Amino acid sequence: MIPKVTAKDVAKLAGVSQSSVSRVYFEGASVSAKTKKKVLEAAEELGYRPNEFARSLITNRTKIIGLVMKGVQNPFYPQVLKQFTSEFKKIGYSILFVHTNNDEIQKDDIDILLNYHVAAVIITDATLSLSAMEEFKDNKIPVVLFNRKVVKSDFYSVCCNNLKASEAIGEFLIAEGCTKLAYIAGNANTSTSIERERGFTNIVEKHNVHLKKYSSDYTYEGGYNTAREIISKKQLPDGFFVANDIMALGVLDALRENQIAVPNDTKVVGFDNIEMASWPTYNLTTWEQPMDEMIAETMTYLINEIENYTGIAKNIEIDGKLIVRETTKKGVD
Amino acid sequence: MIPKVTAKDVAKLAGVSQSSVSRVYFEGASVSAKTKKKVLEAAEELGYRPNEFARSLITNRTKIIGLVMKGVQNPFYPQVLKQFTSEFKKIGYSILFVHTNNDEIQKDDIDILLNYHVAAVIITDATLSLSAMEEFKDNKIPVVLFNRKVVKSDFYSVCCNNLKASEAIGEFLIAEGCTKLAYIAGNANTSTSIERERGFTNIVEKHNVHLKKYSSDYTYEGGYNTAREIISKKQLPDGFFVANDIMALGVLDALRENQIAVPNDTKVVGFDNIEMASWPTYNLTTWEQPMDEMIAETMTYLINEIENYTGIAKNIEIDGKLIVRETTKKGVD
DNA sequence: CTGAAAGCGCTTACAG
DNA sequence: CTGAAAGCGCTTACAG
Repeated sequence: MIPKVTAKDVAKLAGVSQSSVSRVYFEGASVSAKTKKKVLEAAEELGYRPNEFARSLITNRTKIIGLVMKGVQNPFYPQVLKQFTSEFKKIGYSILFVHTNNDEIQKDDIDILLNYHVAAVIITDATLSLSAMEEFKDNKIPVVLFNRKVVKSDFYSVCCNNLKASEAIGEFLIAEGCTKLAYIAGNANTSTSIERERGFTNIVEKHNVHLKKYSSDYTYEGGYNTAREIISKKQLPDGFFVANDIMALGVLDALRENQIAVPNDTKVVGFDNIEMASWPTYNLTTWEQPMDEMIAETMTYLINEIENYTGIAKNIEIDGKLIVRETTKKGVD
Repeated sequence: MIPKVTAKDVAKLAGVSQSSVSRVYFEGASVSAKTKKKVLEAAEELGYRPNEFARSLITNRTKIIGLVMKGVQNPFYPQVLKQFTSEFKKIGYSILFVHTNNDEIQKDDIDILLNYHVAAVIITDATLSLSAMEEFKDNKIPVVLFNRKVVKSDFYSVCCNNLKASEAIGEFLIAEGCTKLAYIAGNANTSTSIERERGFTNIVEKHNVHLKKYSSDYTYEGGYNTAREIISKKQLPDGFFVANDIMALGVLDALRENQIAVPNDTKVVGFDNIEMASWPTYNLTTWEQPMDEMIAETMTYLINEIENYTGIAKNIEIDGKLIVRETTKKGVD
């Protein structure tokens, strides 16, 4: 085993003090070009690598972002994970991945984040309790809810503007000629499902169009089973707004199984614009979440908070756009 | 902000030495029940939480597992991530997630893992160079290639027995009556694709059945485009073995677009048994990777190595099983 | 079993 | 700009 090399070893070889070695690796410290050169050469020769733990012990800060995620079946979330990891890597941060089974993150997950003194926390597809939020506040750890928001104003959240989006979807389906609509909800306690339902309902009621709502759970099976039930009960609408894409795919499959033609017999709109929505089998009309902007917004906020903690809470909502595909194009009879 | 509480504070309140406090939180240290009780009470009152960094600085070991992953589009991998995270959490380990864009992990990724002194590394959907492996060896960090193997014998890998599996798939398709087969490969440089091709070829040649091979890339689009090309060139076989499920879904969609009936006109077998393979639209016959066993095997090895480093290299291969669905059932003409 | 003390590898005032 | 020194919050021989 190669003996572990420390700043002291480098200092000896470079003929400088250990403090100078430290300064070379500490951003913003003042070192002469000459010293820097000597140190870097010695470090290279010895294979020196500053110890992150000694560093964190003193500065009491890390370059670790805690990312908490529930859903991995919905391809939207792995994509979010990938993007955050790549973007944060560019600025020297790494991702501590935490998986939770609950809608609200639990004590053991919070302990992990606190034990590692993460610089910031991103929670996606889940929320957290007010008391958990307090714990992070006490430790001055900034937190962002990504794609979820909480009514309490103590949380900073970044979402797509779900209300506006679902209103636009309502207008669109009605303009396409739908007169009997259905909304299939995601998990009832999620802000996304609630707001999508509200926006859609607003518009549909305004136009006095018939609407029936069904509850489901944001999974493929949920969408599939709900649609089958609708079909078997002879409640088929002429237009569906399904609260996310993965459920919408289940709906499309159920319709296909029952020889119900889309978009001629009924139309379907999803939400997220996951990659599969564009697959030729599905060709799903959907709302594109502005993921890049949502991620950029999250990062800007977190980086500011890491440098200068304020703990301000705000709900950021970013518009997305409708992607029209084959599940809504007017049929040519 | 709550002032940071250290072992010293707890010691003072409990009326013991700081060493005793430390011993309470250090597994295997000897403390009397009485001291332990006093310490835990004081800790509870103050909200004490041992500092992981100070700890790691001394022990030079962490409870962090580095997990490196390339593909997130293929749902197989997010599933792997989720399972590892849940299982490691049970034994007190956390996951540092590293995303790589390359088939072979690069220096910057390795630096992250080394800087954080991860206890072990799992690399999935990617490999690493021999020199990178040496770096981990020098630091006595155990590494497992998950679902990939490398011909050099210096790497410990855990895979499904791809050779055996693809032989079984060959036998199966021939038994189903196929006489003109096609193999659609994944990325050419991956061990999985190479071995699946070899096993399948072995059997097909043994039976003197016609076989044509196509190269592709383990993506949905890859499968879709390859199948379209096959169709347009009038090379349609009566049986496909597609190197993974996500490509097989693309193949099925291309066939459907061209009104080619499955399984009557041609049969399709995939590999992985991802969730979508069981969706009613696809109903794909496939090989189930024994994910739970693969994960258990990986963890057993790593935990042993963390406790007692040997650096032994071995290729572990675990059988899976064929899942027969609608894309191969004999057609009733 | 327990305490006093050394030390892990760094950062950071403090002088110069 | 640079060095000597203190100290971050722990673990771990060493005595007792």
